[in-house]
Amino acid sequence: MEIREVFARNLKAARLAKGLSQEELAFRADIDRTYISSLERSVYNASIDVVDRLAAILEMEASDLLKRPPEKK
Amino acid sequence: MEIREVFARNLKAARLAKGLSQEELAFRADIDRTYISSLERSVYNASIDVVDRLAAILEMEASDLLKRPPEKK
DNA sequence: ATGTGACTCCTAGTCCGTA
DNA sequence: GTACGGACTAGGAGTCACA
Repeated sequence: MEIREVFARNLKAARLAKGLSQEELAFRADIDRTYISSLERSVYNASIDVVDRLAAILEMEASDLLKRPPEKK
Repeated sequence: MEIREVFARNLKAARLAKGLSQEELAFRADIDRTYISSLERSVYNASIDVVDRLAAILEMEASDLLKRPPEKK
């Protein structure tokens, strides 16, 4: 599983857990709405500063957004 | 503290802990040698797939390379 | 409120060299 | 073995229109 998929899932999950829309998250992180959409669809390999900015809004560590789900074998 | 500095420190520490040179790490991760050097000097915001590839060689999670050091106030 | 294509712009990332 | 520079290419950053 590619890391950007891991990030995409974690981002979406964290966003929903906060009850935020893509629009609101985008607004608060000062990132374009459609770019958030792209990230959640695993279109890009985000750079670590974008990860960090989003993590800040979601009140978590950048490292948390990259955590892989427990092994599925 | 910028996330790329956090990454730079963690990367260097992990690399030295493994007893690898920048050259060897670069070779194994299939990344340019001079780019590793740049990353350890906080020149760039690496993309998450680079972080992930390096983490794989260093036998750790990508998220571990982005962990901020405990608060210093 | 979100997905997508078609853009432009800029930096991540490569490859050469030298010290 | 590492830092650093210059010149280059690939792909991420960011916007817009439309469904």
